[in-house]
Parts: sequence; structure tokens; C-alpha cells
Amino acid sequence: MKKFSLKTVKGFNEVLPPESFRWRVVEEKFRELLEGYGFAELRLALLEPTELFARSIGDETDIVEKEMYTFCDRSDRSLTLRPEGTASVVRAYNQYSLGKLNEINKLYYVGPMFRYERPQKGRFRQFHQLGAEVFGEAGFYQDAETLVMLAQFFHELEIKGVVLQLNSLGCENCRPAFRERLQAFLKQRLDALCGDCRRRLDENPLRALDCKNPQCREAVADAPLISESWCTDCREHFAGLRSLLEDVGLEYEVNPKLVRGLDYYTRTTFEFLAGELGAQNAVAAGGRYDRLVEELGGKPTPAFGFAIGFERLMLLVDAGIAPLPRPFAALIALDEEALRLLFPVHVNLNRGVRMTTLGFQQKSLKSQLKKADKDGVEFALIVGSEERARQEAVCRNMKTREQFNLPFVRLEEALRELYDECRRSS
RNA sequence: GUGGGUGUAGCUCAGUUGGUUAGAGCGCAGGAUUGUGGCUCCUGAGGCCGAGGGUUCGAAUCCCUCUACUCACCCCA
Repeated sequence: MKKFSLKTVKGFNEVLPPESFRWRVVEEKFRELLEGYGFAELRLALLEPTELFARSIGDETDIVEKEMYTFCDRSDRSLTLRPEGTASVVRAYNQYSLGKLNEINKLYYVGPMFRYERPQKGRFRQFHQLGAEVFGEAGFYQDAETLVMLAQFFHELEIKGVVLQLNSLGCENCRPAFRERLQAFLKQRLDALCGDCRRRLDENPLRALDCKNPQCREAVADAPLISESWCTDCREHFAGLRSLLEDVGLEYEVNPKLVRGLDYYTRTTFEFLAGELGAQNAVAAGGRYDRLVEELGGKPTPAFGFAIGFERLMLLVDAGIAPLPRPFAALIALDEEALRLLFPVHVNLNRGVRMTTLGFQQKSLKSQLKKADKDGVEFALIVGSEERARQEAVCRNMKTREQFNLPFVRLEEALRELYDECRRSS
């Protein structure tokens, strides 16, 4: 490998053709689906005041503690490249009083996020998320609609083997009691816990529940479950969601130890897991966060949201889902005069559709046909001195090898007709 | 932050116990056919063998350091 001194920063992910075409197709499907459900796009700042993330995601989370790209600008303000989207959406919701424009707000976003972690499969420092948030709906119908919509997205992309896991973290009324119970339980088993879990015992004991450390897993195997502490409202919310999902036939697993790494979640939390992804197996995740809008200075507003990891999603999407765009015909000029003749035809045909290619270097007919074949065109239109004498181009069907003549005066028209004919028959 | 693996052509990789001028496939360019693609054949371009140091008569090969990439831990989408 050649050594270049100028290259991308470690973990900063770039998307090159032909992969970029596939990204576009998948992103377009996401937009169509979301907009069909009444979501509107939000294009937000990538850089935010650091305190926004500290207050929303939580001071004690790994993201805030050690994964943020934080720096001071020239006026010594602490800024952070967004590590996730929800905080910014909520900030915007409050800043622009979006709740006053519509009672219900359904918003989505697409774009890069930044976390300073060691890159590995399905994980980068700059990565991309497709995300959405709904504000103003407290009931479980909203949870169910969003989950079904996500399942439909995976179905449209023909992704198999994605499993939905569900849990409920309770609410401000019942979670504190559970926290204390869990803390008491964990304190009895302090010796069995890993350093991280011990450290988080006071601030965020719930995290011990989904710690991957084998010893911790064993220690919390018979820990009290949050479901035992749910208040009536939380119990009804979760039961309502489950029965709705069953009504529409969306399969799921309840995972009572599913705890999200961000502090703002209440009640429903979920992950869509894909075994193919290896260690980073969550392709989408999210949940309900009924307190966050208020905590960031807005009016009390219930909310539900999710994010999909774009890179991880693309690892699951079969290449066949997004065929590469192919030009329809190759215009082949064998000399300078032919090139001048074909150039206007070329530029007139390629508006909005990839109709033609035209080589400017007047290479041999053979090499131009070879190129046309590689491009996968349907027809090759050849113009050289013989054709100019006749005022007719040779048009070659690349599949059947049949050739016929097209008068110069109606080249554009004839190519359009051929194109329409091909599209009808395919 | 902690481990493991790997760096040889644009890509995927061979390269024997250390031994002359470092190879293949694919891709790219040209030709076999003075103007007809896919198959075949021929030719060509393209390498500081990741970098630096050491051992040796001699290093892609052995040793050390660094670096990049990668997988995993942690955590997350």
C-alpha cells in the first residue's frame, strides 16, 4: 500500500461509489417510509454546546465520560460534535417552540454522529444514523406504531434475522423504588461485581443488569426485576404495547435486563438485534423518554424515538437491493467531426436520466465498444466518416448484435423512442 | 484505555531452511481483427515488500522499535 501523508482521521468513515449509490437508495426508502407516517425532516447543527449532552445523555455515561469530541473554540466555549441525535432534536424542539406549531410533532434526521471510540466492525468514530422522534404522544399506540414502522423498514430492505427485544424501565414514580431495591441487592454482592459496576453503583445501578462481564452476569442472574416494581400505569403501558404488537403480528422478545446506555429513557426501551453484525449487534435502538423535554427546559412533553446505525444497516443489506444505475446507450465518435456532431445529442439527452456516455478521446472503435459493454449499455451509436457520408449513424443492439441506421436529423428523437420502448418491455 | 491478528501491484493474495532482476489472479491500457464488445491468446504500465534501526557476505523473509489497519474487550447505533 502506498503511503500517503494526507489521509482521513482514524475511524472517520467515508462512502465511495458504488457503495454511495446503495446508501442513497436505502436513505431514500427511509425517507419515504417516515414521510408516509407523517414525519418531517430536521437538519440540525453537528456542533452543540457541551452541556447539552452532559445534561441529556447523563454525566455518568460512557459517552459523556470518555467518548465525546469536545474542544474549545476561539472564544473558549466548550463545544462538542454530536454523539447522538436525540439531544439536538429536543433542543431544537424547545428552541423553536415546535410544540406550539403542532400538538404532535414527528421529526426525523439523517446524518453523521461522532464518538471517540476504538473503531471495529460496525463501529466508527464518525458514523451515521437514521433517527426519528415523536413528541406529544404519551400512549402505547405511539410506541407500537414506531416499532412496526421500523420492522417494515427492515422488511422492505429484505433484511432477515432481525430480532426485536423489549423492556420497560418504569417511570419517575416507580423507578426510584426499584433503584433502591437493586442497589441494596448489588451491595450484598459487591465482591462479585466488576470495577465499572461498582463505580456506577450509586449513580446508575441499572447498568449492572446488562453488563457483559461473566461474573457480573452471574451475580445479577437473580437480581430483582424492574417488572416487579412497575406501577399500575407502567404495567398497563407495557401490556398495552405488547397486545398491540401481537394484534399486528410483530414478533418480539421481552428482555427484562435490557437497559439502555443513555440516562433519559423511561418506560419502553427496545433494540433490534442482528446476529450477523457480531459484537456490535444492535442495528437500531431507542425508546420512550417522557422527562427529557422538561429537563432541557421545555414544557413537560412525552416523547418516543429511535436511531438506526447506517453502517451497520448497510452490512445487512444485500447488494442486490440497489442495482447500480446504467447508462442506456454509448455514443461512439470515431473522429473529431463525429464528436462535434454527437456532443449536442449527448448533452440534450442526459437531463435527469443517465441516457448516454460519450468518450471524448476518440479511441478505437474496438476499445469504445469494450467500454460500452462494460458499462452495460443497451445500444451503441457509432459515427465515423462512413456514417457522415451517409448522414446516418449505425445503431447496434448490444445484446442481439443487430445493427440498423438512424438518420442524423432524428438521433435524439430515435434514442428517446428506443429508451421508452426498452423501459416498457422490461 | 486493554488485548490479539495483519501490513508485498489499484484489489485479493502467493513468496520454500535468509540467496541473483519479487510473483499470480482480477482490474487497467494496448494489440491479435487498417471500423465492431462479451470468449480466447499476446504485450504493457503499475512495487522504497508499512517506516526506522539491528543481525548477516546477503533480508520481503530473522530480531527490536514505531506506525497504520483490523478484530475483540469496554461501551454503543
